[in-house]
Amino acid sequence: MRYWLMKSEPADCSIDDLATMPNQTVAWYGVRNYQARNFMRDQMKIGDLAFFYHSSCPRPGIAGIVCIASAAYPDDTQFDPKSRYFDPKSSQEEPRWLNVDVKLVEKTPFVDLSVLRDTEALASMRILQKANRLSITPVDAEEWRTITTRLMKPKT
DNA sequence: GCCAACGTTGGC
DNA sequence: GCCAACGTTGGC
Repeated sequence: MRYWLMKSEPADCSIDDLATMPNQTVAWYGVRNYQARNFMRDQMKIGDLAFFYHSSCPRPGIAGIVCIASAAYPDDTQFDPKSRYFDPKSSQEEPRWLNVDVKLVEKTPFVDLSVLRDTEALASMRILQKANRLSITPVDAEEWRTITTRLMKPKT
């Protein structure tokens, strides 16, 4: 099994929004980048774990943990002319964009981006590299362990 | 709102 | 297949 980091804009879907969804599950729609799509299509497996990351917001950082709850399937929003994610070049016959379902595992103590940056063991994390724009990135097991065991400890 | 970095598009 | 122009991302 693999680990991931998935970005969401909290104005769109925050960790608290996810918690109120039926079955605490949501389709990770709106990915319009081939590399991120291919991660979902080729490498994600049901049961993989991912950090739920808040981006493009006043306080960027990791807000919780989700698990991958489905295989990749066509993203409905690409067919909807009213959606901001509509893609006129896609078709039902040959869908261009996919999504997976993710399910909340837990809301964790918030780990600020600045804290991630200050953690030497995470220096090579994708999310911390300059101009990282991928909305889905792999996280290696060592990085996962550093974050969950060292940075998510509730303050005492 | 700025701007750097990167992906995509389309003319040639 | 090159590459300039353009759009988008996302932290600050």
